[in-house]
Amino acid sequence: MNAVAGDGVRPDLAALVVPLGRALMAAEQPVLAEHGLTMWGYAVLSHLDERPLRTQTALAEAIHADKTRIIAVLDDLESRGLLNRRPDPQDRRARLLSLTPEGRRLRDAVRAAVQNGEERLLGRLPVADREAFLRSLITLYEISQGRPAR
Amino acid sequence: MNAVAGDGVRPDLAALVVPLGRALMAAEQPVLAEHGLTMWGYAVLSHLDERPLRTQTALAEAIHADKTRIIAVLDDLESRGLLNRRPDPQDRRARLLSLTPEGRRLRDAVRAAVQNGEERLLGRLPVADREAFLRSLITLYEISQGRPAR
DNA sequence: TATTGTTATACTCTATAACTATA
DNA sequence: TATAGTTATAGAGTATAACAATA
Repeated sequence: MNAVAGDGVRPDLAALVVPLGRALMAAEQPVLAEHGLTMWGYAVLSHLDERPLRTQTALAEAIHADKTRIIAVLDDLESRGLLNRRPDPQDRRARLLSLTPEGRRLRDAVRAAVQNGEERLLGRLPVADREAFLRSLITLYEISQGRPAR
Repeated sequence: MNAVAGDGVRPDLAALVVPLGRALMAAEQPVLAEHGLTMWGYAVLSHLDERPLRTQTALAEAIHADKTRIIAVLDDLESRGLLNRRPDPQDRRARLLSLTPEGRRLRDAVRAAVQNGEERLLGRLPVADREAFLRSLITLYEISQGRPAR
């Protein structure tokens, strides 16, 4: 038996959450690759929601990336017509970021495929636990990101 | 509001789990540093349970590390008298790994401190959700590591 | 002078390949 | 010849520092 099975000592949360996260990311990879997206590219598309963002720095912070890291990602997505990056007329240092219709379509398709895979995993939880798990996960996520739980 | 708050689209599991894992690890750091442990050092101590392991390669696999990655870690822990690493008399290529009493003490102390912090976080969940969350997390972890759920 | 975006550089972490010793 | 452990090297990913444009 391994330490997780339960010999009185519960495993560290981090020792459960981190490997689970790695596995989820690994499961995403083939789906992303099919659509020619890297993880960072998908993160950008996912975060660039309906309304545009005003600076690249803000976007970088939102997805926990360095501002220099996402530049090549934005270059790629822009060149593929998935997002627009135009100088803000109000402040021409900043770049207004927004998804193109194709970008939105791709994001939705990939998200659906990713979540479809995740649903299969979640489906193995007892229905009773499942909702509580998702709710708790969201709560802990919010707290961990410094946002107060409701 | 952000995408997590709930505008009909649930966030990807990975987008919740991975950042949560990062935050949990970050929260562990100060505790580990206090005891002069790196994350890998703690992973080794945590996994080296009561009974010894027969090879370093097995240990490396168990903690999802490359066999070459843990060598410096083992060197350090051994030099500090926290673990024993002696050639297996049966097959002198292999190294039998076991914790010393001090190693076990340190592991227990650090684990207690780490889990104490985690309990504070878990304490912010409704009691009703909390057990379901832990149970689900362990189940999903096991599945993600290729072990069949019960 | 401060800020946005960018480029070039350096650094950290990790895996690969090559070596020693045992079998 | 195959395997366990080790060392040295190369590679990927990341952040830091320096720069150009704009305010």
